[in-house]
Amino acid sequence: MLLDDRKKRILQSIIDDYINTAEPVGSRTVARKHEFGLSSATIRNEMADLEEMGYIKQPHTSAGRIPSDQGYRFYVDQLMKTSQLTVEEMLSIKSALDVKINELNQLLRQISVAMSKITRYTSMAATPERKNSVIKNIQVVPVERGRALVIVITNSGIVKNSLITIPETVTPEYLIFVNNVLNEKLVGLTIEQINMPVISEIEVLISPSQEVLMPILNGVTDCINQIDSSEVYLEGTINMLNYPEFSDVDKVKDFLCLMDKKELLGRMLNELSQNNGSVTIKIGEENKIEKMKDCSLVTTTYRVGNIAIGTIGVIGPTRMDYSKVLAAINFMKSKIVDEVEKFLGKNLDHP
Amino acid sequence: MLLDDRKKRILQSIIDDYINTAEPVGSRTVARKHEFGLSSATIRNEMADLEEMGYIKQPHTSAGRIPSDQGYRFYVDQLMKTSQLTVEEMLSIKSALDVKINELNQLLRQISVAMSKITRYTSMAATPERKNSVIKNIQVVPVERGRALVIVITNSGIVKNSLITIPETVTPEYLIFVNNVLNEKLVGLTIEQINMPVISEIEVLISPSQEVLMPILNGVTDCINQIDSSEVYLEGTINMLNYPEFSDVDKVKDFLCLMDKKELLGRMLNELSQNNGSVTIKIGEENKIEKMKDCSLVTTTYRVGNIAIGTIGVIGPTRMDYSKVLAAINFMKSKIVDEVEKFLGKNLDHP
DNA sequence: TGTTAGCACTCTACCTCATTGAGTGCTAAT
DNA sequence: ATTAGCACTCAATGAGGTAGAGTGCTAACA
Repeated sequence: MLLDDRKKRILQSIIDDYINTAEPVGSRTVARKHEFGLSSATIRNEMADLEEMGYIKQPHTSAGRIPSDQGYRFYVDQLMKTSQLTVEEMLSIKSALDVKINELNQLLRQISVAMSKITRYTSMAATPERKNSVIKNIQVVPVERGRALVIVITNSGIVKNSLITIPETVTPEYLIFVNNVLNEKLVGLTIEQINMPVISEIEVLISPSQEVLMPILNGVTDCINQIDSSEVYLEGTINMLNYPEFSDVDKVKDFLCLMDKKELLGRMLNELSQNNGSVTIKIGEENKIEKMKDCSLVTTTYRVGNIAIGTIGVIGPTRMDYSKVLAAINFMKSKIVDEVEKFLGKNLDHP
Repeated sequence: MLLDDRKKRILQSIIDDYINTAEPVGSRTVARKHEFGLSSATIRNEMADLEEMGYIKQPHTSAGRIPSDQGYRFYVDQLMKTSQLTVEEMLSIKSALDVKINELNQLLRQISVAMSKITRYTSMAATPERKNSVIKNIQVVPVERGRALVIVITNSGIVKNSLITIPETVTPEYLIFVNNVLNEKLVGLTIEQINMPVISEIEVLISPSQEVLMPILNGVTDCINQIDSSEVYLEGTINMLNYPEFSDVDKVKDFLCLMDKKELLGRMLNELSQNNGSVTIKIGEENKIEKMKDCSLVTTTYRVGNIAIGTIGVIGPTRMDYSKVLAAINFMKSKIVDEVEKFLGKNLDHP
């Protein structure tokens, strides 16, 4: 049986109502609140059909209906009206991003903060794998006798450093020499392209003093590892405590334990990350993680030009206000471009 | 009335028991579990005295007694036996610290992680105000046409950087000149000592090109602000959910909201920070923050030589295992020295 | 004088039972 | 096809009743 227009409207009423109130919706409520010009009995018949088709269900016999995962799916795909953020919400996002950003990851973190504030759900963000980052500059700087700093800078403006210990006999001039060799050999490579043959080449050029080269190479790999390692930010976990879905301490505990598993979340986000800028919605059981079957997750990956900012996800009860979350995610996209350009300086990566 | 020896032992029994079970302790339990050779009736009389003196109280008439804040205070000051960590716990701390540390703040974070794991309470850590950090080295490194990196390194091994935009006309040689001036004028100063007169002096030396100097000075102040800004780390908040004190969702919400106020926590920790390495215990109402009146906070400030690592605090229900927390905090202190020396390189700050 | 057995008393936690009300499904009339 | 009407179901609420833990007090005892 296909959903005729009336059934669709009734289903939409039920879901809209349930998203607002978190209470099972009865036939009388639907008849009253939304002016179908139909009696509750008629609505009741339609609701029975909708239930049979799997779009809604009853918590128990004498309760109203609540949407099933399938119901939400249909709602999200076909019924939902796109909504607009209020002016205040837009300003809130703008001001949240209006802080000096020293690092690209910090921007992602700010996005996450703003997102949890606007949606009132929990927001998570994962930095992308930076294997495609191109090394733009390497510096080996003497700090004092026996200590030096290795600095690696990438095209996406990431700066990482590593403090190393070198023999006290090394002269600044020698460090400059090493510096030049490193730049000559490594600049322009993605960090994925740095492998043994490349390293060997460098070793040959600086061959005499293994004792100097080792710590420096270690410093470089340390920096590269830092660049490549994915971080996960989490904001607004306590927002969830305001929803009746989490009025039970065990539920809260389960949720918070899940949110504590940063690696798991990071992997999940990276799996869901799309390259085409689209938004992915996973509703309830559609999530792979068992403990998330009462939650929905809306994710998208932000990128500006060829710079990946990261993947952001909003997690809330399945009863979440999908429309608003989508509005927030899309509005955010339009705001990010400015910030990235401000950070990188125009044309840095559009040569 | 002073506490005679028997009263002390009974009080200790009650508190020990309550710390373990979280259940009000009755006279019979005290008589049975701890072999005083006294009947429950006698214990009952003593308990009535202890209650009158304010060390214990009854939740309601037909319940046993639970310690009051005053009771805990007496326990902590006079009754508590010092305990030792188990071998597993010690190993756990060691392995938690056994990760490559790139920054001093990262060590503090690891300490906090280990502390929450061992105590099973919530651990917070605040980085100290670094106003006394001495600038050891400043580098201005060209990255590409029109972009440069300002790097500031302190005696405590903190490295901060700031990416800046400079006129494309600036030559590398000129940057080296600026670099030398900055080092000459700023190295050896604490960040507190950097003020307008010093800045002016630099301005005079590099006077011709304001356009170059401004972004560089901004970069330097940006780094200094990063160094000086206090960060707060929080670990193991979900541990609290395992205690019956937090079986109520509202309590959980209150607690988590409090833990979300990082600035507040940071200020609190810094206020409690002692320079002499002693441990401060704040029990229940002794805490200034209203919402913490059901919690106790144990804090100490770690420093190695003249390097401040930070202030760490363990927060738990007033019924916390004070003895264990103290043992963990003290054991940690002994382990930190190694890590700091490993990080800074021996003698870096003991010239 | 300190200790203890005994007892009446108090109060929470828990169980059971009845009531209420929201909502349903079905049937018969329109 | 729609709807009024009605019997039915079930969670939520609240009232009583009971059990058990623990107390304070008293009187007897060493």
